[in-house]
Amino acid sequence: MRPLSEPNELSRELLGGREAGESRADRVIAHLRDHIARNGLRPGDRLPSETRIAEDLGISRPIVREAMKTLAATGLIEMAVGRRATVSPLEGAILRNVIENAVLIGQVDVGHVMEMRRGIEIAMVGLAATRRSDAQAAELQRIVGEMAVRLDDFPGYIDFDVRLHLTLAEATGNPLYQMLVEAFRQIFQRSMTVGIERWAATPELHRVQRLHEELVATIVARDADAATAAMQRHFDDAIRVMFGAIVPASVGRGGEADRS
Amino acid sequence: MRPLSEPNELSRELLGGREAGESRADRVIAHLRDHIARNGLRPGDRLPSETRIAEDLGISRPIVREAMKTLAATGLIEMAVGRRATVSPLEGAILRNVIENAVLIGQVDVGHVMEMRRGIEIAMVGLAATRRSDAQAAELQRIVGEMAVRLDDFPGYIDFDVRLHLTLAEATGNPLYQMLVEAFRQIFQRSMTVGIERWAATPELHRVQRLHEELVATIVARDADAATAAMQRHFDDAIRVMFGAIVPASVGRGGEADRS
DNA sequence: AGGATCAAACCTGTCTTACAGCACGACCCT
DNA sequence: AGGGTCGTGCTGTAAGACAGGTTTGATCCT
Repeated sequence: MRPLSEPNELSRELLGGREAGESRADRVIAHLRDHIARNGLRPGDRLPSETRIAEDLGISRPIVREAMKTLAATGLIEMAVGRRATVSPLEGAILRNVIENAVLIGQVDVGHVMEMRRGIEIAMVGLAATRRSDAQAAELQRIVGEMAVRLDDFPGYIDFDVRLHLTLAEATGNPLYQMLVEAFRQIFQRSMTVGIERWAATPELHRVQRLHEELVATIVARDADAATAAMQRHFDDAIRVMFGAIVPASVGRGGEADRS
Repeated sequence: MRPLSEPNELSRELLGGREAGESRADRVIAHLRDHIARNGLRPGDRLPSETRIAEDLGISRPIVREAMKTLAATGLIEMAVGRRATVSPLEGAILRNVIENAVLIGQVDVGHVMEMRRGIEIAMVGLAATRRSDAQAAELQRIVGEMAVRLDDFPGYIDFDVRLHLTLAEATGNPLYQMLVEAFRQIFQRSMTVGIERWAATPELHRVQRLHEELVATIVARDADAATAAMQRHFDDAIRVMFGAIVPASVGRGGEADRS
C-alpha cells in the first residue's frame, strides 16, 4: 500500500518544490470528487470510510479529514459521528455562511444583502409565474390565506412569509434560485423576528399582506410581467419600511446578532 | 492551560451527550469568528498561529486545522505554507465551487447556471447605470473599444468580455454582485474558450459586439431602464446562440471538463 | 414470523508526539 | 545597496492510540 509515496517524491524532484494543487489534502479532494463523478453518486449516497480512503491513497487520516471538512464546508458532502460521510444536496446554508463571513469582515452590510435579495427575487418571479405547477399555485394560495389569519401573530406570519418565498423559488424549477432564497431566509429570519412583535396587526402589515395577495394572484394567473411588477412593489415597500425611520435600530441589533 | 476540559465535561454530563455545535472543531470556528469580530480584522490581517490557537483553547492542533480548513473553504480565511492564516476578501471562487459541486452530483446543469446568470446580470445592470463612476464609464468604453479590434481574435475578445461584465458588477457598488459575476466568469470561462476559435469574425460575434456597444452607451448615459433592456437583448441573443443548433456539443464538452 | 436485545464490527472525533519543509527577518559580506 | 546564510517561527503531514457513536447480524422471546 504505497500508491503515492514514490510518484510524489519524483514529482517534487522534477518540479523543484510544492506545486499549486499538489498538497495531500488537495489530492484527497480530487480523488473524492472523481469518485463521486465516476460512480454517479447522488445526495444521500455513502462515501468510503475515512480509514479506507486513507489506506487507498496512502495518506494519513487526519489529512483525509481535512480534505473532507473542506468538501463539507462547500456543501458537497455531509459528515456525521459514527457514520460514513454522504453526498449532500445543494442548500442555502453554504451561501449564508459566505455572506455572513463577508459581513463579519466589514466587506458587506445588510443593505447589500437586501439589495441583492430584491434583485434576485424580482428576477426570478417571472419564471415562477410561467413555470408554477397547479399544486404550487394552490400552495401559494393556501399560504397567503394562512397569513391572512395571522396578522396578529407576527412570528406565525413570518413562518408563512418564508414558506411563500421558498415556494416561489421552487416554482422557478431552478435549484440555484432555491439555494439563494433559502440563504436569504436564513440570513434575515433572525433579524425579522427579534423584537419585531410590535409589527403584529399594524397598518404596515396589512399593506404587506395586500401586496402578498396581489403577488400570488399574478402567479396563479401565470402573468410574468404582472408578477415582476408586484414583486417590485412588495420589495420597495418592505425596504422602505425596514430601512425607514422606525426600524433602523432593530435591524442594527439584528446585524450585531448576526455577527456574534 | 486547561480552559475547556472542565466545562466541556460538565456540559456533557448535563446535556447527556453530544450537542449540535459542541464539537471541538466547531468551538475553534466560533473562537476564530469571535476573534475576527472583536479585533475588527480586515482582509489581509493575520490570525494567531495554529499552535497558539491550539494552546489557547487547549485543543489539539489537527483539530484547529480542521476548523481552519472549514473557514478557508467558506472564504473567511486563507491558509498558506509557512505563514499564518490571513483574513480573506470576498471572492467568487467559493460560489463557483458550490455550483460546480451541484453540477457534479447532477442537481444543477449548465442551463440553470446560465438562467440565473441572466437573471442576475439583468437585475444588476440598472444599478450599474445609476451608480457608475466616470472612471468606470470610461473603462467600459475603453473595453468595448478593445473588443472591437479583436473580432478576429476570440480568446482576446473573451478576455475583454469578462472584464466588461466584471466592471459592470463593480459599478453596482455591491460586493455581492461582484462575487456572483466573478463566479459566473470562472464557471463559464473554460467552456467559452475550448474549441470556440471558430467564432472569430463571424456575423454572430459582430452582432454580439453591437449589443455590447449599445449596452455600454446606456451605462454611459446613466439610463437604467435602457441598460436593463439592452442587457436582456444581449443575454437573449447569447443564450440563443449558445444553446442553439450550433453549440450544444461544445458546451457539453465544457461541462464534462468541469466534472473532471 | 416478527420484534427486542446485545455484542461485535465499523466508524468518527480527538489527542500526542515527531519530523520535513516553507517563510521571514536579522546579520554578514561584497 | 544587494545577495547569501542562518535561526526562528510556522505549516503540512505521519503514526499510533483511545473514547465514544452507529450499524449489523445473531440470538432469544412471544
